[in-house]
Amino acid sequence: MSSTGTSGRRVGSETRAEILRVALDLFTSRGFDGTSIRDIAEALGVTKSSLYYHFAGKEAIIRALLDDRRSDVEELLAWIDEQPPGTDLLHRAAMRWVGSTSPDRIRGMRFAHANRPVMRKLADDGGDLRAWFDDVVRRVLPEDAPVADVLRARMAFDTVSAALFAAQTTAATEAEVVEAALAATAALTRSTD
Amino acid sequence: MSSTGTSGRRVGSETRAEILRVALDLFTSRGFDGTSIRDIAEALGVTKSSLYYHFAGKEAIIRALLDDRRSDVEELLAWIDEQPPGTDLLHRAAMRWVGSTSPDRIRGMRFAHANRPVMRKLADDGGDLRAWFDDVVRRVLPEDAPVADVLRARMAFDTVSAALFAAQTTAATEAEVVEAALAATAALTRSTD
DNA sequence: GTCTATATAGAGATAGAC
DNA sequence: GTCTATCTCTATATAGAC
Repeated sequence: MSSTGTSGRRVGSETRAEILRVALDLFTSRGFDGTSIRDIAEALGVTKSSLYYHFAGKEAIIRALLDDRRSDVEELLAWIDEQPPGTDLLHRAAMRWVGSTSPDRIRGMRFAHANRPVMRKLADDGGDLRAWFDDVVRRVLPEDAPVADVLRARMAFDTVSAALFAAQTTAATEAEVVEAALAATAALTRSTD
Repeated sequence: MSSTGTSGRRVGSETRAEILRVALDLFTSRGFDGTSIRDIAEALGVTKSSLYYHFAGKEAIIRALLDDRRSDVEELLAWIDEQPPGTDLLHRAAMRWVGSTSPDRIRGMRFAHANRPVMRKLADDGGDLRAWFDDVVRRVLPEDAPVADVLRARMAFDTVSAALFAAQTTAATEAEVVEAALAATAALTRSTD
């Protein structure tokens, strides 16, 4: 877009987004606690202090990361509300959710995997990831659904996560992961009733 | 066993086991990085230095924890080797694995969930958790099995983990979790072929 | 908006008395 | 086998120049 000349340094305009990108990468591969502000700064080619200009601190960065992912679930909730109620709503909603898995969402999941303790700490202050899916499952199952059904439903929505974990030491591509997840979701929601 | 008198302090004989118990608890709830040696010491009512008498350091503690869980997988491997080969070996092995889930193993899984970054760091030095299941899946599937089947198999063995995660904001008991996991494993291994 | 320099706090770990 | 005291390192975060 803008001409940056021959400098190797980072531009100033989209710095915030770039910080988030790099931070997501590092938090995912080394974990939140295993990643220092300095690590992020070095990866960006700037100093720690620069980061403090853009974010109040390390926690502010991870919060911004979470906000980015929230909209996906909200979109799903909105879609569900538009649907005609029926016994196959769980199946359709779960298939839709898993089938619409984007690379961004996969990145978000890897991040969540690597940072469950931090996520839970943030969850206590509000803005939980788990709570989002409470809503989803609540709308997709009858109110008095037995625990077994609730667990099965939640697992059906979370197959990408499971497949991602399963793929950890294999050479599976992301497409294959999503495919496996879809198959699992189908298997889990076929004979719910 | 031995008479300790009226002292409120911890006994000296089984200290090692007690350290591991407390450390497992704390590592699970707050994460490895979120738990300091001091935290463990305080929970035990002793000082940091005492811990260093029993363990070389923080990493030695987590390694001891991992060793405890290794035997489970080795038992499964031994069982598999005794089985007559057949197409339903995956189903039987996975059902056996999931069905034999003990409270200890659940504790181990919660621990693993909360500490994936550390686990992966330890994995690089050998003694990986993932690698153990590489062996399991290798013996239970044909050598040239397509990726989809490998992923499905790994997911089938890991349903307790998935169910545990799914149960996070629910009131599900551990028995219900295992039950849901068994159902999922059955669904995932029924029409493998 | 980015830098240098520094304040401050907490971690893991060790020495050595008891 | 547990203690007190201390070392060392690294982290987050801030102050203030440019």
